[in-house]
Amino acid sequence: MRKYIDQTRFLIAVDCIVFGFDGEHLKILLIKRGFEPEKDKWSLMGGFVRPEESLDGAANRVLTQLTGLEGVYLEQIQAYGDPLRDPIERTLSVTYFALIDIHKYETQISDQYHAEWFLLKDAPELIFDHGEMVEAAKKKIRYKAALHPILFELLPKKFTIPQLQNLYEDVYNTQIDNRNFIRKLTATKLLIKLAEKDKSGSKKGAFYFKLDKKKYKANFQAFLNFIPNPDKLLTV
Amino acid sequence: MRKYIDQTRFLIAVDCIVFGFDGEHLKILLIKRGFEPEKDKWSLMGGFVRPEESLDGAANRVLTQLTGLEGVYLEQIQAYGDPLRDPIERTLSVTYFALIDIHKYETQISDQYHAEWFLLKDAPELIFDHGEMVEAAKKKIRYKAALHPILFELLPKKFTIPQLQNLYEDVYNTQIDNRNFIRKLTATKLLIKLAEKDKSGSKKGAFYFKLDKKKYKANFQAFLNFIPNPDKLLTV
DNA sequence: AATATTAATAGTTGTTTTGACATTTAATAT
DNA sequence: ATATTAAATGTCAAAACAACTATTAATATT
Repeated sequence: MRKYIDQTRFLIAVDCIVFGFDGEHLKILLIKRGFEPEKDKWSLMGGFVRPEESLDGAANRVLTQLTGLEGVYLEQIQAYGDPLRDPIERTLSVTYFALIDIHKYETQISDQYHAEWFLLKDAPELIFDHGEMVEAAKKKIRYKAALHPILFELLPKKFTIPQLQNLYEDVYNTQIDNRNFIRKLTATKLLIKLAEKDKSGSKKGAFYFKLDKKKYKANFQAFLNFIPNPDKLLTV
Repeated sequence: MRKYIDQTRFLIAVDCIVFGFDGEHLKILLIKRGFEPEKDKWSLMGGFVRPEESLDGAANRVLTQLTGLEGVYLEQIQAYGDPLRDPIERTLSVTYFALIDIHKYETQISDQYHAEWFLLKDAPELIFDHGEMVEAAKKKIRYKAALHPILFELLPKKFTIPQLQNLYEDVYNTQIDNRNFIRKLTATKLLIKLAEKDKSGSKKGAFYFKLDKKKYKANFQAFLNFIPNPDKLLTV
């Protein structure tokens, strides 16, 4: 199957930036690298692409290995191709970010990889260019979440408004007025209020909500600015 | 330099989606493929990544080969990794879009590649998954241009407001009210009015403008929506 | 029974942004 | 002098927005 002659072939890897949310803060899942070089240093979860799998396939495989989860929200970020980025051998890495419900993860076991959740703020130094990759991933979810409702992917099926607001506040490192927040939220019509309350966080308790999946999928597009009515246009 | 054992290596290519603007419509630069398979079919300009160059380096090299231009606006879009996307041999392709001033190009010669500008609307069918790549590139520039002033990269140093408006109208396939357009444009403070006029398009002539480069670079970030004052936040 | 705590709601206000809309002006050709 | 053509300009009302005050709800603590 080698038919293009005189060309060099390279290793191709995928690396996953896995985000979770504990109700208070954004977290990232890291593993202790199990082999040399940089053995026992913290690293993203990754793996080499195999001959018969696509990039998305490889990313999903790696993620399932690490978390036991399937059907996770996963999105390609970009390819890193500096010739020297891996000191052992030139390897192209395609990064993905994953948004998972951290509670689903906790029931899984992955001691095998020495995986650990870190607060995004005080994550340890990472091998190779993984630190740079994480920075790019943070930028990307900020960018995307400002226009699309992806952050719901980090929450459990049932969640409360204060949780959701904490999430937005943590992602954007800001304080949000909760009346204005609720007003905008209501306008999206994406939430369905449940009868049940979460009483763990307060005496009064906060009502649980769930996503209206249909509207979530239908309204995943959003509006933009320079252009009048850009939301109409972007879906074209 | 092969040290990761038992792993498969792959060809890596870059493919460039080159956009230009003729004053009326968005155009795309395509080439006639010079070798089998699919010889003489229309294709994106691409090339294999060499051992010592980065992805960006490869994309720039390919682009310079095709256009003679250097320092062009070039941005990575995404990696395509379907195992069967190239029938000859599995090849990963990393796509880039380029925005060039079509007039700078026209002085160049690239008969060697049988390159040709096509109106985006009636571009021919392309080989492999290149058609899909072009669609993704169109989406990406629409998305990005709604938030960032990248479309200026398509214009010559001196340009007129009607040209600029044509460009936006063509990219978004819409009509824009020209008073509102100018108002928003003025608000960006990105333009500097010149004394000279372009009289080719009308009797009255339209004033030329140029970009305020400093402000262009400084204000490349933009605003978003769900979050109050998101422009402040995104630059953090 | 009073108090403290967090969630939830109502709604006001002033500002900014938006979309819709029609006329005048400048340069040239006739 | 007049006609022609595209460029340039201003106003208004509605909507969206951020900032803010006040109150009610439900419970646990004392």
